[in-house]
Amino acid sequence: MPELPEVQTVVNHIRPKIIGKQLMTIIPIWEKTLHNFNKDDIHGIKNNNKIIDVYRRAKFIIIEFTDKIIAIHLRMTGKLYISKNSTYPKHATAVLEFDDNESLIFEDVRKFGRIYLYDDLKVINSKHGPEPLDKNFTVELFKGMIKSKNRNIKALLLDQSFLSGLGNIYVDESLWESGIHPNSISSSIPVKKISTLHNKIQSILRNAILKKGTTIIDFSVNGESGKYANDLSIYGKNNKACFRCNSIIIKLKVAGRGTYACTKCQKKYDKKSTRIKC
DNA sequence: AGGCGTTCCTGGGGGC
DNA sequence: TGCCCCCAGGAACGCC
Repeated sequence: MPELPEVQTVVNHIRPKIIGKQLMTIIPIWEKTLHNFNKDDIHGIKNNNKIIDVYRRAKFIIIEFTDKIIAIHLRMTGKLYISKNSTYPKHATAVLEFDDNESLIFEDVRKFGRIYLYDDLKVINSKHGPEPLDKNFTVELFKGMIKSKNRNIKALLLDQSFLSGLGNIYVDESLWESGIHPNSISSSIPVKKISTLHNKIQSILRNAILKKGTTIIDFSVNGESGKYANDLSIYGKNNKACFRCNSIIIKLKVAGRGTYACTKCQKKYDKKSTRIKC
């Protein structure tokens, strides 16, 4: 499931290949893929159809034109890659065709992935929290964010309106590295632990980007595999020994997700703070 | 406010 | 071998 490092890897891969190209058409093979527009609406791009930049915001791949952006979300099983073939693979859900007979293929087995057309980033920014690797995402900011909520920490870290980019794998890894049980309540986590969590989220994401992401089930870039799978400490390791304390890792369900944890060395901070009513 | 269930989808795994 | 059932999960949405 593509999270921040996987999306960044896709961006790094396609960016140099499509900057400067002109978008001619979008072919919606699976109609619902174009979420807030239809293929005729890209006439709005027509006069300024040259791609000027490609970058990531949250888990979106942003393709920027002079006065429009196309935002692509891979969701669970989406893949995005350049192709020179005129035939499309079995699970292609949409195709962006360029002026030079090359295409950007959006392939998505489970069809959850979506493409959006916006004037700018405003809509996406309004629904998303800070970027965890941004210099403005400071320890002090994070402490305030965590302490201001009385929520299950895993649910909170998965919430894109709270913090952008994390998904099931990197949340479990970050909590394990920090020694925090996924069923902890955010407001009761000690500030020192929040500081550790901030540090671990950043180091895990940076390392995962260097390794080109994690290969689990569906993610790959043109057959090239991510190497972070070799660095996973907790995700998918149920019934195995914890690398840190050697006790057995369990699988549980938290926030509706399959969750891996070591109950011995991940401490549960679960006292809800009493709120003062005014 | 926050938690929970439901929906969208299909391939793959378990059971027999 | 084959068939049926169920499950995985990011995000949006409605309900309590």
